[in-house]
Amino acid sequence: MPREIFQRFLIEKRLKLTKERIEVLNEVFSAHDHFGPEQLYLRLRNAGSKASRASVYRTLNLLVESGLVEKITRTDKGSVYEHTYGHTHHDHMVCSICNRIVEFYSEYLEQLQDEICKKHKFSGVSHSLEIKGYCETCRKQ
Amino acid sequence: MPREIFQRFLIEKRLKLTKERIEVLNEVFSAHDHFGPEQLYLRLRNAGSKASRASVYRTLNLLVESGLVEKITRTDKGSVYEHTYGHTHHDHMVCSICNRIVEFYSEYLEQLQDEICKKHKFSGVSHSLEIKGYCETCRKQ
DNA sequence: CTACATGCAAATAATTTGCATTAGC
DNA sequence: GCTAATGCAAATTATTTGCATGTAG
Repeated sequence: MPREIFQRFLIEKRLKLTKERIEVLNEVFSAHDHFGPEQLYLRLRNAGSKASRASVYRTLNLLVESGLVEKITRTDKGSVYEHTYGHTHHDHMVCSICNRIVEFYSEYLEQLQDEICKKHKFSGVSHSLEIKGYCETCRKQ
Repeated sequence: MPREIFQRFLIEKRLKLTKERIEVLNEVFSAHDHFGPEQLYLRLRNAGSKASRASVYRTLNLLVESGLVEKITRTDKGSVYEHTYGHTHHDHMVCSICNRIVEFYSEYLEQLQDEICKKHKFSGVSHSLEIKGYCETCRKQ
């Protein structure tokens, strides 16, 4: 459970489980899509939360630190996050026009990491592949 | 020659080949490393150019548009660029302990991009794969 | 009670832009 | 000469931070 993981993380760091942090956590895990800080803030407001932008940003940083959330990419319109709990590894394609993100997974890519690492005597832990280009909709324009 | 490619690009767009643009172009192609706008601006000043930050940014955008330069990534300290002319593509492995960067190239990875893009109806332009882990030296400790 | 957290507004920092002046073509 | 480019400073945008007040543990 994300809630428990976050709580343990906070206790470990001697931080407090406040109303705002709970609200942000819940909102982040209430959907499975990519989001930006402003978008998250608006969704919170819509849900009745009074958490400020500052708290949204601060909590987001804590969530990243705790490993529950990942900062996927930075666009010209700000950072994009996604929660990682209960999500298997995947990589991303980002449309350079509309910033749409398409997820994909390739078993072969996992093997490729091993091969490349062996060749360069590197001990690979994780990877992230980002393909930039144009999504179907934008290409047609 | 980058100079000629850029010149053709400018003519095509009915833009002018100014002193500042030439200076920026030369500075960008005088070295083969990654750079940020501010860094480039300082190097220009050091070389005697009086080009302003505004012109550096404006020219950098033109260079990207012309395909001579690529915006590699955005960090919390700003964008990172590298020139692409006469430089083959490569990816990076980063050691999480000593931050050493190992460059590598994989032909299969290029094919993989095509396959994945075809499958998801995405028009891939470029990719960047970053493998995080430990280099040989650090692993032994 | 005692930190730490919050909201707010001001501060940062990277990048863009409006405008008067300068300079390619 | 017409049109676009420059430098400057002000504007913009995303994010962070200082501070007085509120609140979790």
